Amino acid sequence: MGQDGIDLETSLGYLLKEASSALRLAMEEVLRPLGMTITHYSCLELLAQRPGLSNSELARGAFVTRQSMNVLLQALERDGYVTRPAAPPVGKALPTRLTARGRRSLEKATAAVRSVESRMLEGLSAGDQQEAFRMLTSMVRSLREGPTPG
Amino acid sequence: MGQDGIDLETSLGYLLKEASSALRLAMEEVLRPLGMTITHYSCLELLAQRPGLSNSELARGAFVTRQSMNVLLQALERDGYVTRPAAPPVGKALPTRLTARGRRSLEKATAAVRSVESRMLEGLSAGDQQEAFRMLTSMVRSLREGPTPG
DNA sequence: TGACCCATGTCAGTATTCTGACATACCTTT
DNA sequence: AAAGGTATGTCAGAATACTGACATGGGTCA
Repeated sequence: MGQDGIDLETSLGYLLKEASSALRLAMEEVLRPLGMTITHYSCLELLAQRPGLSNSELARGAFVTRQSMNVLLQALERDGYVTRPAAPPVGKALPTRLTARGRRSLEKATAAVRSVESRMLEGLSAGDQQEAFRMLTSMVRSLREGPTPG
Repeated sequence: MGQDGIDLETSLGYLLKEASSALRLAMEEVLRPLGMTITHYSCLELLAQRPGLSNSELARGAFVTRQSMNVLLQALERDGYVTRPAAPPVGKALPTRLTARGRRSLEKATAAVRSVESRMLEGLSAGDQQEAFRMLTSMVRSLREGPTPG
């Protein structure tokens, strides 16, 4: 006889998805007026902190496939937010950089996203936030380790 | 002069997205062999716990639009996993219920998802998990409250 | 009763992401 | 040097979710 289902009222997995969904919605809400999607913003923010990231690296950082990021990068390049060299300096990877326009566009978005993150954390103490960081990091590590062989 | 960007290495928002992404990937991995997507599974799990949920209620519970859930429900109904009355008993909402086939299909998926959730939490004590629940709940509530007027 | 508002189900079109596939470049090993 | 393995960029097609729109049912209030 099969076990009962997963109790969604107490499941941390479900709650994690709920929190992520709420964050996504809040971010979309503030980024929409700026004509920016979350992936779009993530890409610019990654490039601001680590100039020269390749398409594949940006994809991993934004949690999408490199194919999806490639589509986005081509649009961003066409519209003058980022630049890539015509030929790869080494290997196949094309290092991407923000243009002045890209940096300007990112400034407003960063402010908007910062306000959302502040709101998200307003009920948590500094100690709480440290604990939350530790636990989420542990979850990510466990999930990436793959199924336990035993 | 604009402020600097958001430090992704220490941002709880980014980490939340990372954890959610890792969970999504792990769930997709175990559900794929069963021919099931996450939304598909979520729908069945919701119906197992709260029989008679309407399309819109299922959509909210699975964090998708009611249009997306409607497409899924039509497929599930066509394939015999759920049933809906031909006419709404009251209002326009059609209460949905699992069939025996739907319940059987859910059993395997629940076991698979349970193993993923266990793995995710294996580094956290019971107290940790309670704290994580409290913090995530706080984040969801704060995000849904909308921007602080002040 | 009638006007209004809100929630629901549904259709259609659009957008975004994903999977599959291929060629290329680097690295390691033999 | 040659072969195998891994990573990358890119194209094409499929799957999935979303936005917009419309009609209907139920409730509230004047």
